[in-house]
Amino acid sequence: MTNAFTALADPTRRTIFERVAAQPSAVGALAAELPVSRPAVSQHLRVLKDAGLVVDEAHGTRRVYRVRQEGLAELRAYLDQFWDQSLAAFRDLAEAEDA
Amino acid sequence: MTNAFTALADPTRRTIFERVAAQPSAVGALAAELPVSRPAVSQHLRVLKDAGLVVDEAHGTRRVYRVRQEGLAELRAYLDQFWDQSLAAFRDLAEAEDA
DNA sequence: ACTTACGGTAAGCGAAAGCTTACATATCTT
DNA sequence: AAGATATGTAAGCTTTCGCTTACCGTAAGT
Repeated sequence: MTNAFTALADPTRRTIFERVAAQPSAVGALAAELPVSRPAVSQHLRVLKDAGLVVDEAHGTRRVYRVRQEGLAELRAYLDQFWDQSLAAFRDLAEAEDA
Repeated sequence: MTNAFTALADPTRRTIFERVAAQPSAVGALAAELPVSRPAVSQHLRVLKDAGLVVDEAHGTRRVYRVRQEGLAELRAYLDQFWDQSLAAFRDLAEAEDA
């Protein structure tokens, strides 16, 4: 799950993820809209898939990729954890300064 | 803001962020707990700062880093956007399959 | 069956990232 | 004022990353 950050770090890969989020798409369709080759897109999708951010489904000879909601949920939960932590730490700090 | 993903992609840097979230800390204190050198920690903190995920405050000769809540908020908002998008796309797909 | 379309994989190359050591800067202490 | 403490910065090296081209497998159409 923590690998999702690595997956979304690259600009091209993030763009691919955005397109897939806007509309589930096949590899070739994505590559046609991007300034990189089709194999590059394929490799990026593999990284996104390994990170649990997308899933693929065979549709004839095409492979349609779509966002995996659970991946997004896990990522958000991870961030929320730090949100709570940092708020608590800030509160502790304020209390310490009062003393 | 989108650079926050790059900032959190590296494992060492993510650990640093976790420590800072748990408790605002100075550079040396962080480096003492990590398997990398102090300059490395300093460089990582610079990346996190540029990404808007942490802020630093001078405390004497030390520099205390803490989480920047706004950075986390922006990151979560970005993810929520995809959450909504992918749900809508999924709904559209289901409707299309009915037809 | 043969051809065409679509996509994953391997090899290799240039750019970028992360680390270390060495050096520079600023603040606190005595 | 001088030394000590704490941190940022520069240079260089090694590894990783993203890209391309070439190749292979699989499913559909004729």
